Amino acid sequence: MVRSSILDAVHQALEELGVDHVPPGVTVERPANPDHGDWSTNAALVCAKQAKKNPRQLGEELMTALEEAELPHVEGLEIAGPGFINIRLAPSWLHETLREVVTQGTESYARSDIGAGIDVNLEFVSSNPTGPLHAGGGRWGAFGDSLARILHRCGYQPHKEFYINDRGSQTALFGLSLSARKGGKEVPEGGYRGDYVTEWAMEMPDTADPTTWGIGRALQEVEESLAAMHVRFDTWSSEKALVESGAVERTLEQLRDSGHVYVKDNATWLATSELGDDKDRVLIKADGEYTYLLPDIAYHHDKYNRGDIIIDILGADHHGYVPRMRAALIFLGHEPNEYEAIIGQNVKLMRGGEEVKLSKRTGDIIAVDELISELGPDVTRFAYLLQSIDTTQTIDIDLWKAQASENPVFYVQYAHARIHAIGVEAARRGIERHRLEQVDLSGLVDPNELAVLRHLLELEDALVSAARDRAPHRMTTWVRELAAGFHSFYTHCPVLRSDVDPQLQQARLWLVEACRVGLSIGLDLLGVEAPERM
RNA sequence: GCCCGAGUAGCUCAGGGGAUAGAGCAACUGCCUCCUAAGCAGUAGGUCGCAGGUUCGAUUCCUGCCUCGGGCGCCA
Repeated sequence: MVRSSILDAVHQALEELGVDHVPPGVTVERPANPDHGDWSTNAALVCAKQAKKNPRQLGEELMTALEEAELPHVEGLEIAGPGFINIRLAPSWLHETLREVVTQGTESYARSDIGAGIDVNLEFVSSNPTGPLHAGGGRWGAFGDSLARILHRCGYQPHKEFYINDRGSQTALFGLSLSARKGGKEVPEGGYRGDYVTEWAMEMPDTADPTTWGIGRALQEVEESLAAMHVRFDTWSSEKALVESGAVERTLEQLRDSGHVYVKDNATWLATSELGDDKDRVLIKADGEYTYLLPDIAYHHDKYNRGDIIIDILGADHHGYVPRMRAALIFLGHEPNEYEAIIGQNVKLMRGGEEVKLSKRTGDIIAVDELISELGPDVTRFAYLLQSIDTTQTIDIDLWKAQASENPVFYVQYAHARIHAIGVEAARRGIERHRLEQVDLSGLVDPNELAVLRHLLELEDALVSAARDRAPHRMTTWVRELAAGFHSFYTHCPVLRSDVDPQLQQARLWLVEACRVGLSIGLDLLGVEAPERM
């Protein structure tokens, strides 16, 4: 609000100075360095050429014009560096922020409508139902679920889906591995040899069909693991059901009608190389079986009925899959821009100073469950969301366990617990928070107090950037910074101490409440608990 | 060879067309007679992989190269 009013004033001033078409590069931003004021504009730099003046000179004139505009809260203007205009505001503008935060509260503060009316279909994890979810898959769970929360707060309607590959050669091999173990035999060549296969084989009833039973067993495991991390799906879509419904055959017909399907070497191919893929892809193998691709195309085809934007979150090992899917969707007449693939880099786990290899086939698995039971769900989830999805992540289990008392999750949660403790102590001392309208906030001028308010003001920007860039870790960063601000405030600005002026005490109580709102929103978007005591 | 991603402090990583590049961990110094020290304050630590280009301005964008990770199946 403040920003847009400043930007408007800048535009107006520029026009008065003869800049007819203000370039879009003119921005009003929060400078990284607090010495550079509360807001800063690059207008003089960007428009210097068009105005045929040097940036400093244009800056001077712009500054004069802005001074005459007498914007609310503006306390001082200065020109600095190559020609930035730095704008310093009176604390009163931040006091308005505080009122806004606590009035709107956890439900309403920092919501955006950039996604209003847009349905987003989000598919993630979709691990093969042939074993427990390994620690790598947990990353997509945490990421996808948090992204859904972020999108939701921005007005989008996210729909979370898990695609179950419950047919095909891998599941068959898994079934054979289960029966082999049940009979005390070695698993077949290329089969699944993890310890869990033997354990599950012992649970399996004699009458059960090993493949069907195994898939159900694995899915149950995966669902529980994800739920432990507060990750839940709206829809579990079965590949098998899709085939049985005839949807796959119908999709194949449509592809044929599109004229990009041909038969070669007894297999049925899709000419994806026409649209940038490295080579054409097989839809139906020479033995008559579908490849993974064909039902998956049918699945994506179907998903267009359920979303305006279709997002897949894939591991880096599947990135080559994207061009062929995109080609197929174009052949089916879909708008390719509505299909988006987010490629996540791998997770490496370290234990005892060595990397732990992750592979279901060899049996070297660190399941998400194991991570959760060792680190706890909050630490696990926060660790996953600490870094950009583009970064190959290394989680050192020993480190996160050993440093449990000093890790960033607790740092943030501790801030929330301290806030609650203030409330409890206030009640014990009989101190009540007065109604907001009756409280004078003008005493909030300490740099620590103002820093916290500035950060709260930036929540919406952080949220929108997290949504636009599909980058939940921006929220992790934001919430850590807010916690840092709160901890500084906490040590430097006592709230309940007897020597604090009652007016100031009231104002600080509301500031604390504003922090609580900010932390609750941030942690909720990450899917991490906000504990009341630690 | 081709296609993705990454190269920023000793380590793990944020950041990103702007003004003196940040955080946590590790190291070193201080701070608990009133709200939880799982905290705070400070010191030290950097040719933002290399070379060109675009720009008033590049660590950020573009190109090339180097290094590392991943992929290049009638597996999924």
